[in-house]
Amino acid sequence: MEGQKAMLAWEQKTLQSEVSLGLEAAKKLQARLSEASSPSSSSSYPAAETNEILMEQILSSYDKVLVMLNWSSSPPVQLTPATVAVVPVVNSGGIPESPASINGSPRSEDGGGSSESHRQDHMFNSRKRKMLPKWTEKVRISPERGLEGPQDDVYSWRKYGQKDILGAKFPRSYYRCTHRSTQNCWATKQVQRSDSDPTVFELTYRGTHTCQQGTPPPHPPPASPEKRNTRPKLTTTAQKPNDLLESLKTSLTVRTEGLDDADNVFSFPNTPPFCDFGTINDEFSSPIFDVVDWLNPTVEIDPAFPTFLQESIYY
DNA sequence: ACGATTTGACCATC
DNA sequence: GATGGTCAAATCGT
Repeated sequence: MEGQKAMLAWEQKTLQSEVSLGLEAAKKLQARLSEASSPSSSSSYPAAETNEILMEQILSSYDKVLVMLNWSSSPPVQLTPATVAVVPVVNSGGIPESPASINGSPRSEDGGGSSESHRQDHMFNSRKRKMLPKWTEKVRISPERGLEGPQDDVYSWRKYGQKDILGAKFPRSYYRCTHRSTQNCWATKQVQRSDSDPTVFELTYRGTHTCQQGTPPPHPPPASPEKRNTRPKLTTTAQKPNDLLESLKTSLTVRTEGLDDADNVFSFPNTPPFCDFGTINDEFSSPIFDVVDWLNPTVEIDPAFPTFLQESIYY
């Protein structure tokens, strides 16, 4: 099977990149901590938060590696408890299933087929879906520094539902891989804005991508535009920072209605928070993490604005 | 015209 | 029966 080979290569690549990401973050954190302990250096650090973010990055990377290992080998490895921001959760079944085998009977976007087989198919798939690896990440949107947290989501997602969740102030949005029908990719994701901290979004991933949509190397070499991001809508957003800022400045207008709830109020700065575009350039080309529009309190949200953030703003 | 999003309805699970 | 997850028709945006 060619697909399986591809998947193995993909897995290996992902593992490598996750491990090196984690390692990198760990080194940075180590440097920070050692510097911080010396009294002379006062505050060359942005904030304590940054350590937190680095920590999240480390944990996220290693946890994902563990999940992947779990998932391609048996018996499953016992994961560390979820006491941290990035919480990998192995589904209760804990049955590893190789990505290649996840692809069951294709059900191309349910074009309406006969209900009998349709139902059975549905049940089959939902049962199968439960077996998929699952983990959560937290991402904070900070006016000062943009998006913080594990930022490795470069996949394109398509929203397929939204639901009010009991006890939660904000609705949960459901996304699945855009390439579900074309590449039989069953990765899904849930986005839930945190009650306690509206600037934090909980991303729950289920299943990993089996599609070939520009598997994200940690530091991707410049690729052809359409290869870099499979989502046409967004390639237009991923332009040079200055151009981007300019276009945003001119095109964004006020939109504050509906933000009456105190919890919904973001303290946007008057100046663009994205000072370091160089670091986010490629990694933020995802529909979800492309928060380059998070620039101004008066944003008339661009269509390319990450969908889950777009919606959440209005709540 | 086509792909993405919205949203009410449906289904499974607890 | 309540809740979370998904479907799919309608709608929207390009």
